[in-house]
Amino acid sequence: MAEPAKSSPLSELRIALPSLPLRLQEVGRFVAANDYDATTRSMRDLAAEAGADPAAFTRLAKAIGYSGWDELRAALTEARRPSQAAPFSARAKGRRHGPNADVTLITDKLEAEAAGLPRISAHAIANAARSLHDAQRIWIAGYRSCRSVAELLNYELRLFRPEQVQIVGASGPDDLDLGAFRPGEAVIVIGFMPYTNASVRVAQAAYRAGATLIAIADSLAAPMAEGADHVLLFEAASSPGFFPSLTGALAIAQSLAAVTFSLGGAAARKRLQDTEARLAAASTYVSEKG
Amino acid sequence: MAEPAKSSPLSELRIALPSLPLRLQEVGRFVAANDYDATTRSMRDLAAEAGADPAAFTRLAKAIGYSGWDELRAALTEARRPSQAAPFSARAKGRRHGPNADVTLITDKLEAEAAGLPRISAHAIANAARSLHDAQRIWIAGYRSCRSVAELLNYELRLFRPEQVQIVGASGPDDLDLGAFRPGEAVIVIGFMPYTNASVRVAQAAYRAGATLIAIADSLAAPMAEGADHVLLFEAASSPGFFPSLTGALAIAQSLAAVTFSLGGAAARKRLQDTEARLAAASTYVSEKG
DNA sequence: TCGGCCATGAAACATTTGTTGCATGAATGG
DNA sequence: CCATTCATGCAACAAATGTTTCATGGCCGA
Repeated sequence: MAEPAKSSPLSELRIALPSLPLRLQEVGRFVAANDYDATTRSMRDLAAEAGADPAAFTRLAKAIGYSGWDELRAALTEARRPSQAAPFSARAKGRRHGPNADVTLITDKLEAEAAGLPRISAHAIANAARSLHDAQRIWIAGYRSCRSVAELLNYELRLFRPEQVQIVGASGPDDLDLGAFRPGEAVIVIGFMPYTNASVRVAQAAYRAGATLIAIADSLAAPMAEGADHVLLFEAASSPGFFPSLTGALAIAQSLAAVTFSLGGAAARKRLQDTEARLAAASTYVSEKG
Repeated sequence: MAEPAKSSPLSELRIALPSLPLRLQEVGRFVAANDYDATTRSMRDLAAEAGADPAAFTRLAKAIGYSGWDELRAALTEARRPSQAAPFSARAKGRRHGPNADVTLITDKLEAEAAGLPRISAHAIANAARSLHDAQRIWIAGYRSCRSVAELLNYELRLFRPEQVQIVGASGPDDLDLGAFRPGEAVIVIGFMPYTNASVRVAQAAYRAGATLIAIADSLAAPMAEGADHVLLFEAASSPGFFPSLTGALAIAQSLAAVTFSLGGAAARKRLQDTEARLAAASTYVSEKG
């Protein structure tokens, strides 16, 4: 008899289900319907909730070809494991060559990035913006590719809070600024894997100084997220391609600036108007010929 | 220090981490980085993999306010429970005013930006990338908020073509570089309304010099698009808020770099590897082992 | 109706789990 | 410099886990 493809333990279970004793069917259906609990809670616990005997779970596992409940649960656990690899990497690898390969690459990239944006937590950004609003001074740090995000944030915030915002290391070696952090100030650190040592140092200095630390990172486990008061997550690896995507980080930065401006109220608006007037007077912009 | 929101056990862990003993920090990071295994495998098992004492896990849990490892794991398990699907639910919910107006602002902004990304023309980017691939030298210009996009592009392109890419004005006043443009070279100008005079001057200089001009702009009528060989459009004003959005421009820049790299083939890959090896040797990055 | 079979629940089992007491060694403060 | 605290690994502990055994009861064929 041909073994059905062992695609997932859940499907094996489903296939074997009809040929099982009545009680084991019950238990089997319970497992299928609560597979998350099956992987996390204990056998006895499940038995109590399912109103069945603990032994039934062991028997169920053996009935569908496992050595015991432990092995079945291990299989379920592995099946449930969050995508360890980027789901797009396969697509990127298998992408066909030819004149349209590049177009496909771009489209995939843009799609993935567009899908990632709504996953950003608006609440976390709003809370972080409140911290920025209260901060007496705002430091911004980002290295290598994240430098671009840091500079945009610096630019936008300085439009309405010019003398309270600055990039770490803007006026000398970074190390000089690290000692300048004070409680009541906010430090924003942007980074993703692989993390630069410099960014981690900034985060640690901010923490030690008692300043409010805001991390814009790709993971809660990021070094600069340790001890951070706010962590704003984006998906750097979500898009296919060779470099991680900064689109999410940039979107966060822009939202952060927008909300902080919004919180600033009339005062912020006035500062922004002043700045614009000054730029116009210096004829920075092309005059509108319409 | 103000008590931050105890949203998830991972956040509590992250916040408490820096104030913990050294060994506890180690296991704490391990838990944060492997939270799925933390919920499914046994404490001793984790200890073996983390190379730590099993007791450290119990102590870690107690150190951050739990009665023991069991309780911490239960919290992690609940936080991971899939039932809370629907990051989109926030979008569907009716928008309230008041303290949550900021959240509304952010979600609207992100939605609009996500919607704008797929409108970018992949073909135009692919064609522009081919021009970049053929160019003997690449100049990049962006001013004010567009400076951040310019620098990202500069950074990514230099990863695999270090001595052929540079920002206009990087080594002196912009005007000096304007005279250096040559046929066979490419000049990328990034800008949106209101357009800065400097960016328009760069575009005009590139045109007069016979260099390939690539404009990343918000409109075909943009001054830097006049005479451009390639115009890559993004929607700067598509999102609500006070500042125009650069997300689209950044996405274009990243795609441009990715495709150019792709066209570079084996040679580009080798250069990138060299660069990465050099960075690793300089221990720029935090070592991966946790 | 009887006898074998199997499903089923309860209890006993060995193992593994999370926890805690203790000794050691390093760091800290007077 | 010593006294003290504290972090840390080891080992023993009690509790909980998954498994197995056993007795029971229902089912079907002879």
